[in-house]
Amino acid sequence: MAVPSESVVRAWTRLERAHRAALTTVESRLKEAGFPPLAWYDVLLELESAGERRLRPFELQKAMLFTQYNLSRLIDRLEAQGYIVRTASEDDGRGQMLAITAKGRAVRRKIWPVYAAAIEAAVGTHLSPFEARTLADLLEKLYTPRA
Amino acid sequence: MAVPSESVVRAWTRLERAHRAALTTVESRLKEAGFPPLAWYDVLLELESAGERRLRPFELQKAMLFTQYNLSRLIDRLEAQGYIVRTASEDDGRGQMLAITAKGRAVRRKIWPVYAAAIEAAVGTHLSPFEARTLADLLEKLYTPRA
DNA sequence: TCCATTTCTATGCAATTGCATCTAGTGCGC
DNA sequence: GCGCACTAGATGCAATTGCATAGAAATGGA
Repeated sequence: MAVPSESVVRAWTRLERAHRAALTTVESRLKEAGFPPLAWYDVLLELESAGERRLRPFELQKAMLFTQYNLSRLIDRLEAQGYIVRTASEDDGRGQMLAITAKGRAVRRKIWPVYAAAIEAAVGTHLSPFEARTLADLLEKLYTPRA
Repeated sequence: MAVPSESVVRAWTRLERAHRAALTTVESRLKEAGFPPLAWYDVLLELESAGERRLRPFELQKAMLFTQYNLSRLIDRLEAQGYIVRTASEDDGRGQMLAITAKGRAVRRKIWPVYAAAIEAAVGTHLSPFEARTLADLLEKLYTPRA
């Protein structure tokens, strides 16, 4: 039961605050523009990046750190909107394969400018280029197994 | 509509991932130990730190970046458990003053060891002392108005 | 092969969150 | 001291999340 140092506690507290602040900015800009929540974009992007190689839900889950049940329902909603399609997996009877549709690609592309501007407002304007790189590097360490 | 640099986008993406990873660790450890969610602790700590000077809900809201309606209900729950008390504000007929109770202080104290260990696991073990300080400094910039 | 265990995904139900709006007070300009 | 915009906080209702568990298929032994 190791005790965290003062600066570790500060880092954690500020991670919460910073995340909440940035997320609020991003979500509210998306909403203002009439777009769905951020998570929709993230899934669409992930599927689009995967290209030909379709993804399984559990792969998405691992990559994006979503909970299983939330992802399951998010997929429902995305499918209901026609942004993605589910097809049964051939080699695993339990599973399914996910693919983005043309409609999904189109909406992702339309969202990007608004999302990009929000990211710039929430993060970019607060940091120098060097700071942004440093921050990205440090944050990565938090969710990758330590050496 | 400024476009964010590549590293700003990466910083944002990793902020999401890192936050989700750390939060999951922390919340699940609290739950395992039979404690209420993190937000409860945060409010109790804030009220305890305020000491004599009682806080108004809107002050908490600003400090912790909660939404108004969520905080309102969180206060309901904390009061229902007897961890805090609401009293009408003397100088503002609309408002109220919040104070932590002895019971609230006791539970906060009991939670801390578990919470501390979770912070160490989620953050401390991934960073050197220097990295932790750097991360804390950079994150702070994200929610303070830029110079 | 058979059984036990694990993996993958879905879902009923309760709790929480988000949204819009409401009430009550405050404070300012006139 | 009136009217009006604004602030503090609560709340009904819908959507989402969390939790526990189900069910179905794969996997790994004995």
